[in-house]
Amino acid sequence: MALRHAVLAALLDGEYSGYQLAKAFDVGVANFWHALPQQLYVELARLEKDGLVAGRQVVQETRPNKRVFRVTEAGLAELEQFAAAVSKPSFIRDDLLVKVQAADHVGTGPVIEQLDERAAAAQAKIELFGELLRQMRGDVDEEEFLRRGDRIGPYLTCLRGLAFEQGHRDWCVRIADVLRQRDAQAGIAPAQAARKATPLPGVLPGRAPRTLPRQP
Amino acid sequence: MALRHAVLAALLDGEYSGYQLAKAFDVGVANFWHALPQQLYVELARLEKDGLVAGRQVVQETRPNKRVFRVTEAGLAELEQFAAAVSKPSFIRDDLLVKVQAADHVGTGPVIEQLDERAAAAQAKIELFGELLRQMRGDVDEEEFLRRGDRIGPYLTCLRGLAFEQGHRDWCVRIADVLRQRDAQAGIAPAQAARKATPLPGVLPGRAPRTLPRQP
DNA sequence: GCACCATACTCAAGAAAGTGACTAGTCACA
DNA sequence: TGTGACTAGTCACTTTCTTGAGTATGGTGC
Repeated sequence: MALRHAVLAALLDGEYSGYQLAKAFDVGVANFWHALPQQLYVELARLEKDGLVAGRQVVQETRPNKRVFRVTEAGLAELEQFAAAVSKPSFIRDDLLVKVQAADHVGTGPVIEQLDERAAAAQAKIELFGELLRQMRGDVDEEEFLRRGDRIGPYLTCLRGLAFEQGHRDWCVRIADVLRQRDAQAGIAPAQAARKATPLPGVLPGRAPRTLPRQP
Repeated sequence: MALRHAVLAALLDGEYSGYQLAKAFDVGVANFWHALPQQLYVELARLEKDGLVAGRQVVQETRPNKRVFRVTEAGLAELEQFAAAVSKPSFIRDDLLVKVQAADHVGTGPVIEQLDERAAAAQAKIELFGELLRQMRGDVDEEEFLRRGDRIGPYLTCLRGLAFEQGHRDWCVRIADVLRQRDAQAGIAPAQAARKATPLPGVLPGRAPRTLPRQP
């Protein structure tokens, strides 16, 4: 269970409120873990109860008062232990990829539209992450920063986020193009009916036989 | 809820047993959705009950009998509807990235080791996906296959899987190197104590002030 | 003959995540 | 004054996922 560890890791840079954490873990910006606000508040309460974080109230003037949290020594020890344990493998669960998997059998108009939207969202993240990276390293050259910076963890995960979004944008753009071209060809020739053939039986003409991958 | 849709999409190529699906959705090979065997069997039963897939028993001689499933017209309609609906945004939840986020504060030995292992696993997937892509397109050139192939959905998602693993391998290799070099420098100079400083208070010397990203 | 592996599948329970609300205070604007 | 946005947080319930088992058949190797 790594939400607790993700929260601890995010708190390593100082003191943050639940609301600030919620913004950091928002789906639009999170690059190492995503979590919803209610999850975060519940987790903070648990972490505090377990002594892994310490909270204090901050009285504010024009905003509601807030509680901020920092990692304790016990929290640090927990992270140390987590870091030394075996990591779970990562994997993808993505609606849009399911739709692309089914693209030969469904109307591609909405899928293409969603690919375009996803590419645009990825582009926005790319720009955001680029700016965050600049803020983190300041005037320092990246290689120098990675060699000598005091705190590079967030920079490294941001690099992964950036690379992920770049790959994703490129794929979306390419696949939208592929599908658009196929649609254009289908408009020219009545290949559309053949393409929407019932999936029975499995082996379609002209196609290499589908073999499910053997387990590595 | 996309597990049902992921299963429907995977069944579009013919008839498959629960066991075959389980292999396709295994964490080591799945590139659009991951699911565990028990999930898949339960989902197949539900889908069958709902009329979205049809099952039949296959009597085998040297292996246990099995049930295989195919998508029905109602299942196809369900996929059509799903494809036209709004997709949920995708995001990452990765233990190893949490560990990298915390890398400045924990022992990096195990993290580096895990990065190396992840890079090797990614490399294996890259080779596997490369081979799968070759099998799918046969002797046809990729561009030609994408233009004219009868069933390209699995090819397109495999392309995403490949790109993802390539980016991930490259990142792992690079970050392991960065951390190794920092450790080597730390071995020379007693910067290690400073690097393990308590995270209180937030602003560490020489580092640009950390600002959590504003919501886009 | 037993252990292991592959094929083929099932069950129970708990943990984690998601959905869909909700509360309260302050500020800006029409 | 009402509305919307932002800050700051909470609750109840449902759904999904994970954990940790388990069953059965047949083949192979020691």
